[in-house]
Amino acid sequence: MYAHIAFPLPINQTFTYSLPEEFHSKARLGVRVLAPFGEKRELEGVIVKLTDTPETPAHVEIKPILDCLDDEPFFSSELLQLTKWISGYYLSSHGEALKCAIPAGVNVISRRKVELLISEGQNEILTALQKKAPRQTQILKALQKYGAISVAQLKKRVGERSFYTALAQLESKGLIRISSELKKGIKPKTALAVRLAKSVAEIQEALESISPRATKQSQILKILISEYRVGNSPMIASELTKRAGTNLNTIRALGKKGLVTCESIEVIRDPLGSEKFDSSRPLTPTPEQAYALKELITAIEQNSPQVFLLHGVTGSGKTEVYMQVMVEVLKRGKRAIVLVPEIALTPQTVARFASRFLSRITVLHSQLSPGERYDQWRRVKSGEVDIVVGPRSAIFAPVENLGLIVIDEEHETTYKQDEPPPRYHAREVAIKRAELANCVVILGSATPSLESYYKATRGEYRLLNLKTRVDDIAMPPVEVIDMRVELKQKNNRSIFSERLRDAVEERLRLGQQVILFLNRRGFSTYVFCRECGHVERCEQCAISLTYHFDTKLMVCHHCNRKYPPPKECPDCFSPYIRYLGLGTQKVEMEIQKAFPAAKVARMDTDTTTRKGAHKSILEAFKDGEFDILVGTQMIAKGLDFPNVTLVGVINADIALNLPDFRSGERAFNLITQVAGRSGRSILGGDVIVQTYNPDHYSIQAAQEHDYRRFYQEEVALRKALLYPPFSHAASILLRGEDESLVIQTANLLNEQMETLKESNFPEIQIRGPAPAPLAKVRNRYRWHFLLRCADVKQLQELIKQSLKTAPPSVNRGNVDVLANIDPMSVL
DNA sequence: AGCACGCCGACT
DNA sequence: GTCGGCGTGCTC
Repeated sequence: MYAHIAFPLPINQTFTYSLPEEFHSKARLGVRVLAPFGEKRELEGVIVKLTDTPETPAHVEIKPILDCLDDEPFFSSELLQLTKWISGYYLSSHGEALKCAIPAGVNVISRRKVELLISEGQNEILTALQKKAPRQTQILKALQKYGAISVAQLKKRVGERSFYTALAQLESKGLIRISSELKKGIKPKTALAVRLAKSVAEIQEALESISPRATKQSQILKILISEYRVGNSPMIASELTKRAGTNLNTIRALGKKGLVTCESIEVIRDPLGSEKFDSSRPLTPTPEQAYALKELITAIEQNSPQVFLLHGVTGSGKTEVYMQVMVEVLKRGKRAIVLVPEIALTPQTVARFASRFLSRITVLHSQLSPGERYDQWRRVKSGEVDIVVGPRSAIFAPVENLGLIVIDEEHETTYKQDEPPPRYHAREVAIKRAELANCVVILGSATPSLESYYKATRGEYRLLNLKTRVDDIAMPPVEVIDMRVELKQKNNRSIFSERLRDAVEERLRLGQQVILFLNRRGFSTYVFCRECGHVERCEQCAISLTYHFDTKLMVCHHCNRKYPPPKECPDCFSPYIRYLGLGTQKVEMEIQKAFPAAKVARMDTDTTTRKGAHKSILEAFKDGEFDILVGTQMIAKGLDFPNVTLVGVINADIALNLPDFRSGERAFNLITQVAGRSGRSILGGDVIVQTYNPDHYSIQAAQEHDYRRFYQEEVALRKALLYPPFSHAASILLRGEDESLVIQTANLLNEQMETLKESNFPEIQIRGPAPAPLAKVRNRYRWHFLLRCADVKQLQELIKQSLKTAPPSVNRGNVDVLANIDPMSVL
């Protein structure tokens, strides 16, 4: 028997190993194995194929696998197929896709240990080596000092440079030994459990003969008898000793007498903490909800892999629909996965689901330790839970008999994974999984992505509308402040309009709270007219142009076309045409300056990287320790502060003018989200949005809470320029420390792609190479391409073929090449 | 990826 | 001989 193994390497290829007799019964598809790889590596991989013959070219030597890591397949055939699909679609290896479906905490960590082999005459050898090979001496000295340590640790101690060469030389001289040792990942948590060793009658008999001085022993036996259940289920020893007010010795003594038996059992670490939830009752559905429910239940009964888009404003009761559908799913003996954006995995959401489904649910928060994650994974795998709630990675939960997948806030960009490949979108993976499992998908959003809404209008998805809010509260009014007027008529050059300043002061006077949004990302300085709001855009790509101070030119970050900046506004001929790149430091200073008496809290990635900082700032704000909370979009979600009666967006234009074809959609989502969050209490709430583009459809539609209007304007634009959903996009990012090398590689790749395009893929549009909008990140220069094509397969094929010499994300001469299919952002 | 191998110029 | 810095190629 031969096993074909996929390893978590960036090479899309399986490797064939022979299976020693002892593994024949365990080795099945989806089982993880340990295998020798190369000369000194042992890797964990997954069996993706089993054959009777090796099927390899004659010259390759076939090694046996070292170990099977699972007794039962870790991956079901459904998940094997799903990960395979991901690797094909998103251009990763199958192994990488499999790796990202393994929860943190279950990996076997392979480690190599180094030990010194010489004990006598060490110093002589050292002095002899000292002059000739200082590096080797250094390593020996380190080993003398630290004893036997792992290779990785040793490398850290003595530094990386030519480390392995030196180490290999030492080994060949017989001065050191390098051996493999395995360290298992986290194990299930166990506890000592006790049960009666004999029948109750026999124990009662034994109680009589127990020494009257052994009160604790008889007490324990009495507790065990009183707790005796059918099947003689064991009790946790620590609980037992606590109740009897004694310690383990008592139990051991009983064990010696043969009255109780002890064993180690697995205990589950509780992901919901010690909190207890009251079970909540379903609410009576509104007519709209009832209709949606009826449609959904019909589809579930048909086992059809149908996708529904549930479009409902905030407060329209989407969550209630999810939960009631889930009840129907459970009734039919099926299970569900609910994906929520990471930010929504807050105790409130958790509580909401947990209170309805109690013990049949698990929530995979980001705060779970690897051990807890592993426990929950096992609970799911064993069929103990029916509902899994989690972030994008929860789409890989080992749920069998899947009846429903819910994706809440379907438009959220966090569903797209960017950094470790595969760069998958959980929504697309969910739809694929539903196809494999024949189950229903619900995409829920107040502001659906253009892609999803477009598919819904075309009948590919079923559209379900929730137009009214459950409590019938009107959406809060959004006031749009025209910053052009502020400048022209009031000569107000500050970042605050008079209206916003007055409104903030009023709230401060009333002891109420204010949230101010400022979109960070001052990196892109766009050129705009302060009198009429006109923004300079690329003729070809329609994205806003970025002004470069060094060359004094405006550059399109999609196609790299350069334009001289105009002396006056081409629309209104005003000379007040300026470059806008808002320094955020300055904004914060201005806020303090404008409201010196106010206590201002700031929340952004800088202040929240510390673990728990996010929560504590929000809590402090909720407790009234601050008057004004300033932050980026990250505070737009999941806020529910009753004392906040004013939300201000300081400059909506920054979102609107990011050099990205989705900027209009981003701005609309931001304002809508902000508006939906304000005025949730009886105090009411105002939303003030400042902009130089009050006529922009994104802002106007958001002001009117009119998704349809936004959609129609945006979709027309996308159609005219062949952006998604009228095409699939793919970006290729090149990055490296040497910019000329990056550009050189980009040009090389461009030639390769152009040739391929001409011969095989004439429909593909290639934009670039152009400097990426974030042209330099962590000392690495970034250039990118944007490709578009109606047919994704052609995009994938072109990229695969052009990167053949350097596969995706492989370091090629100090330049990383990263391909991203359906990117959410091209910054 | 991670590692070997080979080649080079530089230094001792 | 050794060191360090590359590019190249392979892993069943």
